[in-house]
Parts: sequence; structure tokens; C-alpha cells
Amino acid sequence: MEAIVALCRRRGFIFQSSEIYGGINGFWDYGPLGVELKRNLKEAWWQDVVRCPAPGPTGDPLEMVGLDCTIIMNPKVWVASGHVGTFADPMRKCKRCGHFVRADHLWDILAQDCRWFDSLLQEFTPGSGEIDTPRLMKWARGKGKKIAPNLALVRNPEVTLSWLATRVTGQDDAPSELQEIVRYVATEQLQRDGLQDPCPLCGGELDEARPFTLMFESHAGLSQSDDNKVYLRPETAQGIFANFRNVVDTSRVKIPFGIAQVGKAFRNEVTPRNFTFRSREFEQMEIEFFIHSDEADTWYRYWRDSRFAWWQSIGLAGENLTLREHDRDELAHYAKEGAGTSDIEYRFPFTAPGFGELEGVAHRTDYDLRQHAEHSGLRDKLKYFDQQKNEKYFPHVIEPSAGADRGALALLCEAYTPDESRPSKVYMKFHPRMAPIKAGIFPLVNKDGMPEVASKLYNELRGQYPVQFDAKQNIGKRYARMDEAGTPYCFTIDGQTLEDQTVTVRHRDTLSQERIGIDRVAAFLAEKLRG
RNA sequence: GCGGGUGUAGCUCAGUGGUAGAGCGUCACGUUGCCAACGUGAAUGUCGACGGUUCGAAUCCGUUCACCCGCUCCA
Repeated sequence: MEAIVALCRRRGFIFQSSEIYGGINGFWDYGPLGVELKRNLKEAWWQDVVRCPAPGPTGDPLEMVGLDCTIIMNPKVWVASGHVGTFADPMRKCKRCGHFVRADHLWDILAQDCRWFDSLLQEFTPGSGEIDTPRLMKWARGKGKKIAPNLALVRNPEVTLSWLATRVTGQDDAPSELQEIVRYVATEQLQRDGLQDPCPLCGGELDEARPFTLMFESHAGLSQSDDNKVYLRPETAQGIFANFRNVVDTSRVKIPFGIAQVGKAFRNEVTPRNFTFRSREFEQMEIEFFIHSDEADTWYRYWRDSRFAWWQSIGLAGENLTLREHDRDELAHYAKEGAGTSDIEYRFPFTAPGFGELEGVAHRTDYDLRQHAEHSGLRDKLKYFDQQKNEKYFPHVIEPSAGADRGALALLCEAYTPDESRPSKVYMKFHPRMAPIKAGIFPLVNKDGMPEVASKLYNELRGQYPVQFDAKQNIGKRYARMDEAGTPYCFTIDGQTLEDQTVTVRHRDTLSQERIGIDRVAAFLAEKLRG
């Protein structure tokens, strides 16, 4: 992976944002080659999804329209969607080690996934619940010291155990509840703070539960008050739902139909990691496909399979691409009752042997439209009226939601091909459609009229394709540079060109060469670049 | 947020208290006859940042930032 990051930087695919100031965690810039690659990806998506989508499950053409919404919207959108409120999870921070834990999951985590809690339980006699003070003391000074250094019982065993003793002897019906005993051993100063909850990691005390949102906040207007607080969108989907009625009213679409959007979204991730894979600012390519609930299964399967095929078609054809159906219990709240959710995943070098998500295909039911219908007060006006069926209903939604940056990263990882036999030691095997530069135009040597012919060809081609002209240094060096940029073809003008009007085509992947007429170069490229 | 690692030219790295270096790359000129050839020359550094110790710091100490690995988190 480090080699890929190094090549991205060296050749100008991806730079760290604001690098000259030391960078900023979770933000990345695309360089001259990277912007072409990402643009190719997004344009291919738009072409294949909005302008000319594959036929639907019945063979009929799909109806798709585009949309481009703002990043900042009325904050009520995020209340309706649940991003403000239920998803602003109450989090508690450990005062000792700084660890964050979800308040509502604390006791589950302690019981199921906590080293010191597990170990401490062994010290209680099974069944009886009796408190064995010397035994707990021994635990506190031995094991406990290592795995729960900040637990009150470990820091100050005598005092803590004396509190525990008063609790137990004061009750007739000991054994007492496990949870309460644990809170006692986590509490050092009973009178001042009451019983404490322990940190699953170190045993230290947790502070108050506070809502913790992944959304970036800003203010629309000059004053920085709660009145004008706004959020940077954490997903593009809600802009589509909020405009559902506008699109239906203005574009004559009929169910089933889809609305597509490409755009930036922002999430204040706790830990941005793995190059651009988890960034705080990223770009999504989302479709909300509106259907009647009776057809959810059919459309879900259609989108899952056609989206998978699409990623294959742009070069992620190997075993590194996989389709994973979610288990019921990992589904998002809105998708529990739906036809299913699946991820299209790619085996990135940093996730291997596991996979990382490229695109999620989810049946969101009618959750979002219902939420907006209720919160906006528009209620039934957000329903769709089906003239043929004479039925008014909230459409269900199949949502294929892809990450553009993750897609570009997968393309980079997939293309990266070490090859010790060639001068560059590595080449980027992009699908020609995705390649940032489609062709290099080179005079074999920089004299004898070759540069003039090459330059003429270059000027003809550059109007249609991103191509590069290079006459400097020897031909091998120029080929090597094109290998690292992932340019699939190089056209070289040599002595023979001047005699018979043919050029050599050098193929990136095979290193083989063929001769074609100089007048056929444009047609050659057009054919190779076709979807 | 925790633990471990890294940070010197575009890249790979050397330099362990005393004048900041090498190779590769980049650029210019010459040469060139199909895969980073050769010759000559040139540009390029707040030694990640801030502070401290010292006559003197890339080097020692503290803090901080960024990246990598492992936790945690990822609706």
C-alpha cells in the first residue's frame, strides 16, 4: 500500500490536503492525473446510470434523471432523516484514557467484549455471589493492575472494598445485582459523585453522556448562534428525497424511476484512516430508485447485480471484487423490513485478506419519504399518485450508493502492477476508459521532421482525448513515464512514417507494437475507449 | 482517544553536538534510430512544527502536527 501511496504522490494522482502547512487529517487533494481518473469514473457512472442505463429487469428502458443539490440544507432535513437526534449517539468519554464509548451499549460491551470485566467475574464465586475480599484484593494487585489500571478497585483497593462491604452487609438478600457490584468496584469516592460506570478499556470513570454527531457544523449568517446552525450534508441522499415532489411535478417521470446525484458529503470521522478510504470530505454517487413496494425484491436484485456488473466493466474484474449480502442483524434501522442490503466490496491492500465497501445497495423502504412527509407537514402531498393503478402511496426506494473516492482508490489499487522486467518496475493497468491519459504521441527522435508530424497528430487528437506529446529524451524513458501514468497506448512517429504514413502503436500491457496508418489513429482510439 | 513506529532535496536514504550530503528523478544544451542509454551544466532543503538545554542542535529534552500498524469507532 505504501508503494501505491508513493506512486500517487510522485506522479500526481493524490496529494495530502494543505500539505505545505503540515497537512490535515482526513482530507485529500487530487493532482493532475488523479482528477482525470476520478472524473472518468464519475462521467462513466453518469453516462451508464443517468444518460444511458442498462435495460430494466423486464427489458424496458430505465427512466433516470439527475439532480444536483446543495451541501448545506435546512437543518430540519437532518432532523427528519434522523441524523440529528437518534443518530447523535450519546457517547461517554473516559476521564482517564479518553476512550469514547456509546452510553447505550456500555453494559453490553462490558459483558461481551471487555478483558478486565471478564477476568474480574472469575473472582466471584459462581452462583453464590459472595464477596471474597482477600481474593479481590489479590486480583486488584495482580491481574487487575495490568488490564484495568484505572479501575477504582485497582487504584485504591482498601477504600473501594470497604464501600462494597457496606453495600453487601447492609442488604438482606445478597447476592446483589452484578451490575451494581461492578459499579461499586469502579467507584472511589462514593459520597461526592455517586456510583461510577467503568471504562471498558482501562476501568477509569466515564463522564456524562453527551450527544456525539458525525456531522460538521457551521452557521448560515454572521452570528454564531444556535438559531442559524447548519450542517454539511453527511450524505447526498436526503437532497433527493427533499426534492422528490419537485422532480415528479416537473419531469413527467413515472414509477419506477430513479434520481441520481454526484456530490460531496462530509463526516467527522473519529479516525480517518487508510489513505482516501475513510476521509472526512468525500464524494458520493447515489441513486434513489423509486418503486412500488410490491416490486421491491425484483428491483433490489436488479440493482445489486447491475451495479456489481458495472464495477467489473470499468476494470475491477478480478477476484478482488465481491458482493456481500448483509445479515439481518447488521441492517440499518430503516432497512430491517426490506428486501435486503448488500455491499459491493473490494479487497484493498490495507483490508486484505478482508474487503472494504465500495458501494452499498439498500432497500430503504418508504422510511425517508414518510419522515419528510411528517416533519415537513406536507403529509400525503409527498405521496405518489399512480394513475394507472389509481393508487396513492409512498414509493419504496432502492438505493445504490457508491463512493467516488473509494472507487478511484480501488481503480488505483487494481491498476498497480509491479513488473521487474520493465524500466519503470511498475505500471498502472487502467481500463482504457478510466486512464487519465489515453495516449502518448512521440517522435522517435527529435529531428528529421518527426517532431513536426507528431505535433500535428497531437493537435488533431487533443480536441477529443486527453493525450500527451513528448519529444524529450530517449524513447524508452518516455514509455516508462507513460507506464506509471497508466497510459494504454503510445503512438510513435519514426523514419518509416515519413515514407508510408504509418505509425507504431505501443501497447502498455503487452509491450507489443503494431503499425497503423496515421489517419487511422483517431478511429483506433475511439474503438478502444468504447465502454 | 490509547499503544507502537516513522518524519533530512520530488523519491530512496546517509549524516548521533561543530560548514547539510549521495544516488535516482527533474530542468537546459548536445546526442539519439523502440523501452528510465550517454556527455556537460543547473535548480531544489524553514532537517515536519513550536519551545527548551548549549558558545553551538538535523543530532539531546519537552510539546505538537502528519502519516503507517494494532486497538476503538465507522448510524
